[in-house]
Amino acid sequence: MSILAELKKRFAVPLAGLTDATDECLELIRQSQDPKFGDYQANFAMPLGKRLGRSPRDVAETVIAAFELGPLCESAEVAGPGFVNVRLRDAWIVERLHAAVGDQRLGVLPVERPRTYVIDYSAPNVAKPMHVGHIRSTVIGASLCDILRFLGHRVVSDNHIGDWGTQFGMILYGYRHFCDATAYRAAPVAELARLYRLVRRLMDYHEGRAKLPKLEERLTQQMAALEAERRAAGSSPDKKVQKTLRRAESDLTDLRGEIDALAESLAVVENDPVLSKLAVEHADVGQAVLAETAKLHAGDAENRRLWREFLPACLAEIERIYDRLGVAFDHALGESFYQDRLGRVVEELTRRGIARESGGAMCVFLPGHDVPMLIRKQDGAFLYATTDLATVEYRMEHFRPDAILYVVDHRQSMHFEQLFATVRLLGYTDVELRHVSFGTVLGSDGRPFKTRSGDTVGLEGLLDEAVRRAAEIVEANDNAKPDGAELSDDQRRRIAERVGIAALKYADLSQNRTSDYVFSYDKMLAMNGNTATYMQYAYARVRSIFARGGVDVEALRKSGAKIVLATPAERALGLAILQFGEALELAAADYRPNQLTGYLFDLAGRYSTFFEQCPVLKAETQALRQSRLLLCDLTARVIHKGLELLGIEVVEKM
RNA sequence: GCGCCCGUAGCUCAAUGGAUAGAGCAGCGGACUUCUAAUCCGCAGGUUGCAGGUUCGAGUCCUGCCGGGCGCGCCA
Repeated sequence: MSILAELKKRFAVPLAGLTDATDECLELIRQSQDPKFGDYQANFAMPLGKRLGRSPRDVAETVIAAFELGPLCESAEVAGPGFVNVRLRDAWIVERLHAAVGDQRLGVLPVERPRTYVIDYSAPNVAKPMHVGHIRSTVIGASLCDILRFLGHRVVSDNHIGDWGTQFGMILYGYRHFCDATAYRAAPVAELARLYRLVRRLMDYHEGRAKLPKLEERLTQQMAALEAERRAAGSSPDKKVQKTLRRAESDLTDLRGEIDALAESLAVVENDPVLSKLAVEHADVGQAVLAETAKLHAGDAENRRLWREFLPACLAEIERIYDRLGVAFDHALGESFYQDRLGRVVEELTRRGIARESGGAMCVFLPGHDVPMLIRKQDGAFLYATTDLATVEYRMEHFRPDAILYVVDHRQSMHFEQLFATVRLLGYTDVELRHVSFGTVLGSDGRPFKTRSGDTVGLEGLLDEAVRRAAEIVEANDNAKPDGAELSDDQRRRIAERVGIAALKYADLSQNRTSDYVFSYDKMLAMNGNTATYMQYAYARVRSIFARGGVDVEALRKSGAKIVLATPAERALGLAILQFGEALELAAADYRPNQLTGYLFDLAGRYSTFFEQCPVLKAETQALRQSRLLLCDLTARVIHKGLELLGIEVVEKM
């Protein structure tokens, strides 16, 4: 049982005599924010005093009088307006630490009521190279799986791969018209990716050509409108009009920027002799791609054959990246898996009056939404939402989940609102449906992270660059060691791979997932601050004590040596070790891995303080040495496990 | 125009409605005959965008405004 749970149990007794809202009060017990207030604080006396018409301090005193300190608490005192500050007994902390020494789970008990979670994350499109946008979903999703699983829940991870969309129409078209047979035989995925990019480019070009005059027309209109408004406003417009004018000016600037960017990208194609020729020859590429996609969906034998030919190689390519990231899934049921269910979904929604025809399409109209959710297009094709509905039905039937988590970009929040509302209409009322949304990865300019030429950043290139930079740091550090370098080239390479990828993952996980964050190699690989590198370094330093001292860890754990909390640094470290489970519960409660990174950073900080102040191998007595080694070992194990649950590997030396 | 999200130290970010809003970077000042200085200790840095409201208590909840991002019927 966690310290918090233990305290709640004890506080429940005196509270039961005072109020019916015991649970509510117990929720107000938490770790103290400032150590000077003790270890834990209970904040229930203030609301309770209000409710009972008594002074909060009086209520707090009453509770404390009936509160059993037991072996757990050293003291419980009223402070300030009515806070109850609790200090734990050192002996009790020590006892729990001893229990953790012999426990694989480090004292973290599985939850009493396990739930079944389906977690939908990563979801790349095959045949389309993975890019920076996929990292957050993949990393956050994988971590949530591991955390929830470790807490004792049943977790079904499912990669909802995009293997049936327009991108296949694009590579089918590309394959028919532009395929380099030699290149395809040598490296099919690379050639397919090239075809995808080429067709994408041609489509963008023609879409841009069609769009440009419309934008220019809009610009003319807006300029005229602004001019008219200016005249109407006169020489001294009031505040509201000023604001409207400013906004219109800003819109105008944006529009000009959009037009310039578009014109520039069109010029790039037109100035390229090869591309411009292709663009002319393939003027109907957009239509043709949709036709290829439609043929695939309709069961055209040749397109199906090609799809089956392309798919394995594309999946293998994605798998290769997952291997490098250390990510795996229980299922990878892609969009294609649900194809034969889509007609039935639309039929059912129509039959039950949930969907109706509008403008030739089948739509679900929902309260609070101006636009409907489309489940079948005019031309009869199904959409994203249709597949998602079929997927929910399948998951409900096969996994019987208590919760389905979608780890997806926040830009899709409206889609999920509509999807979830529709699922409720279908009668699935007691499953938790949760869009675990996250923000955009930005470049240092505060704009979505792009390469200098404006392309999206490939995921693989991102990993390579992080590893390359990590290698430089590992080399420099090894060379600077007091006793000289100790790592072989091969060791350095392996460490750099782990350090680089860890940095990338941790940078993502340590951020509150809902906000956008600015991507920076320098920051993610920094040795100070809340980074993977710092955590891995802390781990390596602990482990090096054991290496240096020639300590047999297994023997130490079994030795029955006693832990002594001789200094504040040791006590603070010991207490933090026992709070691992509470950090995991916090991370699971709102699906926020940054609660765990924050905890680990705090733990590492306490270890650093301990490391500075408390000699381990040179401790004054043998008993103290053993005690401190045990604390070191526990710290290392918590960091190891914590990072593992974040999908991050440690290194013994760095 | 409508909807969702965001606004916290110079910068990048934390803070389950609780006490004096915390870290890291950058700045300043200390600590290496070292159990890894990739570190540690300290100083300075804030009207939490603005104005109201709810509450015993608001960065957090509500309303309005200002500023920014994203989305808004036949893509996913």
